[in-house]
Order: sequence, then structure tokens, then C-alpha cells
Amino acid sequence: MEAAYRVISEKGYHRTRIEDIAQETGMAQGLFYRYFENKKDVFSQIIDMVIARISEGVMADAPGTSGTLEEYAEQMKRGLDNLFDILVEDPFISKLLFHEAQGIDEEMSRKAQKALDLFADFSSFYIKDGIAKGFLRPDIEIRETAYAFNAVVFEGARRIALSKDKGKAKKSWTKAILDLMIEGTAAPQAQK
Amino acid sequence: MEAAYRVISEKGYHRTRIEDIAQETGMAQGLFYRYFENKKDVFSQIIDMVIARISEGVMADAPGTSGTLEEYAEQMKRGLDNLFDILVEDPFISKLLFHEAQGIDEEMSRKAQKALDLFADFSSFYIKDGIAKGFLRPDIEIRETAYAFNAVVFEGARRIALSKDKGKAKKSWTKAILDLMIEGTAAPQAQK
Amino acid sequence: MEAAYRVISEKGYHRTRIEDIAQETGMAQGLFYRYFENKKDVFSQIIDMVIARISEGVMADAPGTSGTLEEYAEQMKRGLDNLFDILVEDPFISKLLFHEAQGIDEEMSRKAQKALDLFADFSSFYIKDGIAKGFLRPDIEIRETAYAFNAVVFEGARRIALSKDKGKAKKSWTKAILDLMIEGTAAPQAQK
Amino acid sequence: MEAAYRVISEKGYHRTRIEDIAQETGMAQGLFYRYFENKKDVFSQIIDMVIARISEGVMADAPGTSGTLEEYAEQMKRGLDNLFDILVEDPFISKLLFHEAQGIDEEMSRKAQKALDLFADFSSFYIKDGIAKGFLRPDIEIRETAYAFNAVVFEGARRIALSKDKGKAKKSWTKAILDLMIEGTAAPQAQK
DNA sequence: TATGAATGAGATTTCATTCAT
DNA sequence: AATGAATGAAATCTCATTCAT
Repeated sequence: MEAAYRVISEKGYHRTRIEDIAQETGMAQGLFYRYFENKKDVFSQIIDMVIARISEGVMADAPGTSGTLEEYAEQMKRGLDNLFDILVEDPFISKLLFHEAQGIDEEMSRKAQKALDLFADFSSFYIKDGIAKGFLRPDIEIRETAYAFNAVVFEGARRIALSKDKGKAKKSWTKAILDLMIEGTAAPQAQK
Repeated sequence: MEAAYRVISEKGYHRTRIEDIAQETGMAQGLFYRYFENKKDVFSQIIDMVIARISEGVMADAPGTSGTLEEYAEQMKRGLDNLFDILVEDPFISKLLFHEAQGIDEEMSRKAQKALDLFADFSSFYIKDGIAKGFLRPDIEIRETAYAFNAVVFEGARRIALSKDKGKAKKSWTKAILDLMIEGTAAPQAQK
Repeated sequence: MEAAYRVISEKGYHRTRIEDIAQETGMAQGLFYRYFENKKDVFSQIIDMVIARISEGVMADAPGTSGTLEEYAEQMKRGLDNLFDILVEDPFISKLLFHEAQGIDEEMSRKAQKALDLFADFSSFYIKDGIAKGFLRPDIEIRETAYAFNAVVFEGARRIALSKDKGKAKKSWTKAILDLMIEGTAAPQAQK
Repeated sequence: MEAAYRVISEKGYHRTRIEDIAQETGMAQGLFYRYFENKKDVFSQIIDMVIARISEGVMADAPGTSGTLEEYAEQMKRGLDNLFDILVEDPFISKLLFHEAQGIDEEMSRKAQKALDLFADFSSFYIKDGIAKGFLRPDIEIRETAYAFNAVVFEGARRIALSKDKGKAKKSWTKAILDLMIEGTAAPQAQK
């Protein structure tokens, strides 16, 4: 499984042959089929694993203990840091859920979709908490904002992973996202 | 080419056989190779076509004539509307650039990447204009914000295309994105 | 198809590889799949062909014009001769319907079964004609006798095909079957 | 061995995997090879077992004590009953000797053939006894009639096993076979 | 320009058999 | 005697590409 993860994350699903996976572990091809139904099956299990892994990492710290907007933003920043650390350390997670899962199967698409929806649920929960506490405007589109937040995070992680100076890139992205989420981009003096 | 576009957009690159494309046009397989080098070649040309098509559609209306933040926001709203119309009418554009292009080739990846960067350039240009005119804060991360904007737009388009009531979904997404971009989500009274 | 017939009749279904069939025609393996769905498909079509072939050969001469028991027996002898000629010339027909078709699939079994039932129908028809005309005893078990007749004919054909002196074997079997069918084996003086 | 018999009789030789047999006994695959050379070997031994089993059951009651044709026929009926009981209770015997043994190997074919010849020997012996005692016509083809008898018995057994009302089917088949063997199907008044 | 049969490399999958423990 | 993971040789099937016509 670890081997399959490594190979697929590097070459992509379609360019990975069973033999590549077998070779990675040093075992014979045939043995693969003792552990997995077929090629799709590994992929499916890898998705499950990734979902579990990230869920665990992300949903560890729940919202709720923030007393002011600053604290709320601070908490959000910590969450974002955490997310970026996970997603940048292993950029295949984003690639897997966003890209790879599409070109295979209706079933895989749905699986990845469900995972993304799960994250949106989590983000929604955060947003609702912010609204309930009066930190966020009550008229925002919760679901869409949550989806948008996720898309931005995954895109950010992808870009950070591609960049040379990851530390700097991460800082820029964290700032950009927090700015967008909290205050928007409008200049203060321009606000009526 | 049109036929290839149709088939690949429906089945995806990997599940599309040359014969499928030939069948779609009614011609014989062999003829395919008079028009295209090989399978990858069609895909490559399709990407080019899509980039050209969307570039044309999007970059038609340049920024510049906005005198107030309201006008700036209004212009942004029109651009967003325009984008959504294009991307929702043909959801394969998003799928192509974001998903399909990855699982094939280093070359295709880069090509799609370049297209996305192009859009980011365009968005950056918009943002810079906003800053120059004093509508947007001068300290925002321009490049990252542009990327984020794009990611959100593509995600929005994808979700709208999947939704049942597309009109309503489009409205929600337009509001969500403009809110994020302009004012952020923070409640006014919470702002210091 | 002819090639597949030849190879399978010689080596049997399970020991025949697609490549064997391809080699027999001199074509590449892949081409096989332009003409047949898969391996089972050829076999299925071969059964159909064999059924058609033998049906045609056998059911050509219908019963009905016999005026006496001798004529009836004579007609039966001719039919038997005809059958033996067909089945001995190509012993694979028996092997196919009786043996090969079993070890593959529920579907193939049923197909062969149906063919055998068809022959039994034909034999039944013959027997009923004999009864109607008063040549045969009205109290015999028609269906069972028809099945029995078929079994004996296929077994006879198989044995003739295996024997050295086919002409002699054929004569012996024809006599044995006609004896059984018409007069039984009881000695005349022993009959009460 | 019992387990192998059960599995193969149900799924057929080719669709039976060693693991299926192992699973049936609850033992590990590897242990199979302590008891049998290889896959073919089980099958071979199963044939031997079946031959022994049926030989024992059938050849128990020898002919010889019949004084009249009626007694002879009665004895034959008992033998047939006995055979049917054995073959219907375990229809795999017929399938094994007639069908399965063919699609595997020259060696298996010959083995099954030898078994069938053995039965023919036994039937021949019966027939010769009938002739010697004047119950059967001296001019019949002994060997062919014996083969024919066997073929009919196996076919009958197969059909009985497939039928719903086995008791009734057995009666019909017994009558049909005895009729054929003893008196034939010709109507008495039609005989010259 | 067009056809579509033919090619053949390559990928997945199965399973009898071996072997270390 | 027993286990069951491991092996790897086959066999089936797919499909991009070529080629004779």
C-alpha cells in the first residue's frame, strides 16, 4: 500500500503498472492480487487512507474558544498553517483528490467528491461558528464560501509545493487567504 | 477536432479510443492520423483551442474605466458573469485544464499550467488596476490573490455546472466571490 | 472461424489459446477480437454453426412415406447412415456437444443441451410417426426412447471414429442400433 | 480427496482451483501437495475411486441364475435399478467419465475410456450369457450392443438426475431401456 | 483523401506450484 | 504435518498505430 502510494503519487494512476508497484516492494506481481482486488482497488483504498489521514490532521482542533475577531483569525491562521503543512509535505493529496480521481471512474470521482464535501462541511462549521459569534457577516453564502475556501487552500498548497522558497510561499499564501477571508481586498478608505 | 473534443469531454482522455473519435465523425480510424500526429496530439490541440476560446471570451472587456469602488465591483461582477457563462456552458473547460491535463504527460501538465498562469496574469492585471486606483489595499499579495481568485472561479463554475438550479447557483457563487474579494467575511462591527 | 474450429476440435477448448487460433490463420492475435467478443464467443458461435450444419444434414429427409415396417426400417437405416456419415467424418461434432460444452459455462451447457433436445425432438417425431402407422408399439416411452436413440447414435459415431476399420464398424453399429430399435435383442423362440 | 471430489463435481475440473479444494477441507493450499502430485493427480485418483466404487456396486450381482426370459429380464431390471440408484444419487459419476475426463488430457481420456470399456465388458458378459441360454438372438452385435446399452444407461441416469420427479423418470427410463433391449419397439402385429 | 483490416506491444489478471517457517 | 505468503509463467484482452488498397 505504501509502495503503491509512492509509485502512483509519482507517476500517476494511468502510467503506473502493477509491476511498478510490485517492483517498488520487491515482490512478484502476482502477490499484488492477494492484497488488492485489482488496480482500481488500490487506488480506492489509497483515497480512503488519504481522507482518513487528512481528516485526522485537520479536524483535530475544533473551533469554539475564540473570544474576539483577532482570536478567531488567529485560530484560522493556525488551522491554515496546519493544513498547509500537511498538504505541502505531501502534495499528492491535493493531486489525488482534485486531479487523479477524475480520470478513472465514476466511482472514484464520487469518492473524491465526497471527501472534498467533507472538508467543506468542516469549513462550513467554522464559518457558522464565526457568524454565531458575530465575527462574520450573517449574510454571506456559507456553503459557497466554504467551497471557495477549500479550493483556495488546495490551490495554495499546490502552488507552495511547486515553488522554490516554500517558507516564503507559505507565508504569502497564508496572508493572501486570511486577507481574503477576513477583510477582503478593498482599501479601508474606499469603504463607505 | 470538434468530434474529439466532444468525445474526450464526455469520456475523458484515457477512456477515449481513437476509434471512438473516428466513429463520432463517421470517418475511418486511419484518417485520424492524417490530421493528428497521435493521440496526445489531439489533446494538445484541444487544450490550445480551449485556451484560445476562453482567452478571447474573457479578455475582451479590459478594466480601466471604473471611477469608484462601486463601479469597480460592478465591472468585476460583469467579468465574473461572463466567465461563469462560458465555464458553465462548457464545464469541460475547467475539467480539461484542472483535471484531465494532469494524468497524461509532463508536457500537457505544463501546457495547462501555462494557461492557468495566463488567467492569473489577467486577474493580476485587474488587481493591480484596483490598487493603482486606490480601490484595493496596496499590501495584498497580488499573485497569490490572483491564483486564489482563479481557483475559486473554476471551482464555482464546476459546482454551478453540477447543481440543479443553475441560475440560483450562479447568483450565490457570484455573491460569495464578490463578497470575499471586496469586503471579506468579517462583520463590520467586529472590525476595529 | 474455420481455423478456430480446427484448433479447438483438435486440442479442446481449454488447451486452445487465442494465439493458437491466430497462428492457424497466420494473423495476429489482436485481430481475433475484431471477429469475436472473446474466447467464449468463438466457442458459442462454433456450437451454433455445428447445430446448423447437422440440423440441415439430418432433417433433410423427413419420415412419412413408409408403407410397411420394412420400409420404415429401411428409411431409418438410411437416416442412420446419413447421421453416421456426418458424425464420423467430423467426430468433433459429438465431442463438442457431449463433452466440450460442459466444462466451460452454464450458458454453453444449456446451448449444447438445447441442441441435443432438438435432435430428440426430431427422433420423437420419427417414433410418433412409426406409432401412428402401427409399426411401433403404442406403449413405448417416446421421449426416453428418443433420448436413448440419440445417445446410442452419438456413442456409435464416437466409437466408429475411433475404430480402425471404419467401414466395418459402421456396419456393425448400424445393425446393432436397428436391431435394438426395431426388434430388440430377445430371441424369437424365447418370446411367448 | 472427498473434498476435491465435492468441489470438482460441483464446479468442474477447470473452474476448480487448488485453493477451493483446500478451503473445502479447511486446510492450507500447500498441504494439498503432500497428498497429491499436482492438480491432475487428484483428478486421476478421483476417477480411480469412482471406478472402484461403481464397479463394486454394479458387479456385485452376477448373472447366471435365470431360467427363463422373464427371469432374465427381471434380473436385468434389478441390475438397471441398481445402476440408476447409484448414478442418480451421484450424477457426477456420469459427468466425470463422460464429460470432464475429456477436456483435460490424453491420459485422463484413456482412463475414463478404460472404465467405460470395463462396463461394456460387464454388459457383454451379461449379453453373452443371454445368448448362451437362448434368451437373446445369437446374431446380435455383442460389443456394440453392450456399448449402446451403457450409453443409454448413462444418458438415462443423467436425465433422471435432471428431472423433477425422479421416481417417475426412473420408471420411464427403466421401461424404455428394457423395452429397447428385450423386445425392441416394433409392434407385434407388424412383425412378420 | 479515405478505408478499415491488420499488427503487436503491453497491461491486467489468474493460479498451479514452491518454499521458508 | 501444516501454513499461507510468495512466485512467475502464462493467458486474455486492449488499442494506438501502420499499411495495403
